[in-house]
Amino acid sequence: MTTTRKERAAETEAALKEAARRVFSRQGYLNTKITDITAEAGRAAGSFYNHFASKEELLEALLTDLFAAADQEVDADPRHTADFTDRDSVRWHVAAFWQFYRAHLPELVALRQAAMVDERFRRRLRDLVTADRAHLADHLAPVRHLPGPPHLVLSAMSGLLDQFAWTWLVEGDTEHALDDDEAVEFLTEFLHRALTRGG
Amino acid sequence: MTTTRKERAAETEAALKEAARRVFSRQGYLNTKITDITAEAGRAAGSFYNHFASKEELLEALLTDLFAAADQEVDADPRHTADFTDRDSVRWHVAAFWQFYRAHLPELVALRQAAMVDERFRRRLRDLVTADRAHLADHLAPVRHLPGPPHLVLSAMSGLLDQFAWTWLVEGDTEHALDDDEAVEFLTEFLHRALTRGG
DNA sequence: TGTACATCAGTGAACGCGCGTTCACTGATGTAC
DNA sequence: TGTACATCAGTGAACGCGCGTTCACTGATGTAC
Repeated sequence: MTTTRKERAAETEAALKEAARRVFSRQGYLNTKITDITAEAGRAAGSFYNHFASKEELLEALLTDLFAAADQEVDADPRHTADFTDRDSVRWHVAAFWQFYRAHLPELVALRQAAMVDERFRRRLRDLVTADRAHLADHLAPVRHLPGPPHLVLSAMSGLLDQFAWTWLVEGDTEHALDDDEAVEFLTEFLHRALTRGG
Repeated sequence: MTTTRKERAAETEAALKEAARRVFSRQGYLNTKITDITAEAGRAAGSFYNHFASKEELLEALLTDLFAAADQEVDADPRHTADFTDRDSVRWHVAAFWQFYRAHLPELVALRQAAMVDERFRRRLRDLVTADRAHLADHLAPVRHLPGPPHLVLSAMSGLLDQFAWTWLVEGDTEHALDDDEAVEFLTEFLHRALTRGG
């Protein structure tokens, strides 16, 4: 079992990324020291700088993967309608959001925290939210009698989804955990009512 | 114009608190150094420790005022009904929330940021949210056909209000500012629909 | 009311801790011949 | 295929910066007589 240098380096870089994800979801991004990550990955502190210039750069690398995944999921659009008067359409989007959030908890935790402190990640987060809203905007067009101006409706929708997911997926203790189906069903009903005035 | 020692000390302490509020709302809590606060207050760095043991203790002091104000506002309840089938009742609560958020932006910014990093403030924030929900819970009881289990409805309501206010009052740039009345009216319509299935 | 000493709020330079970052060193892989 | 040297990923102790915190000092208020 021989390994080339490149392979070895790639393994270490991957190990650092995976370790960072675990540590971020355990203690958050801001509370994580470089040495927490290297220790979790089982490497020496100095090794970190062979792969990343700083904790920020490591997060950037994780976010690149995240944004790629986000784009894919949107394209993976199977057969749902782009019309939120249709309750199933709302449900499909809520479910997609929920799964995405769950799958990428460490990055989303890190991004939210980093955005509190760093202008650069504030922009990154805003871009992510903006992209999400742009996608939803189409689905709103067919809806008559929205509860208010579209930009406010979009803001409320994404705000609700984001904060609700944060509350239950990040802060939520394991004992009072919330079932995925229950969460999706509830959010769907809540949003569908708000959008369509109880159709 | 002579001042006693106590007066002088009280003045400095008040100046530090006011300075902290200004600095927190300008650059956030986590990005604020002790010397940023003392500089803003026009005092020497060492002076800080005559009044507070740390930045955390200063925030605690601000939060004590905040919690007192929160209790007062609830008691100040004028003549609104405790029934969210009544649209005016929803509106009254939304308006109260919005005004509270606006009046205490620096503390709420600081608390949210501190909660990301410090278990103690995580509890503080949870207590504040819990108290708010407990108050709202009564108003939900008369409502037939809620969109889901009460604890989820409460979570969604406070999550939506919190995140929406954060987006527009904290992140919001001054150019795309949102009028208070428009915000309150929109949130009222959105929530009233979600709660009562378009009555 | 006046004098001598004590106490205290405030000052800002200096100290020191925590943690990010560097760097001389090791051992293994790659290259030249 | 074998030998000698070069290069590179990884190591961990040491360095140094930033910032929280301390402390000797100042000038003014309080107290004792």
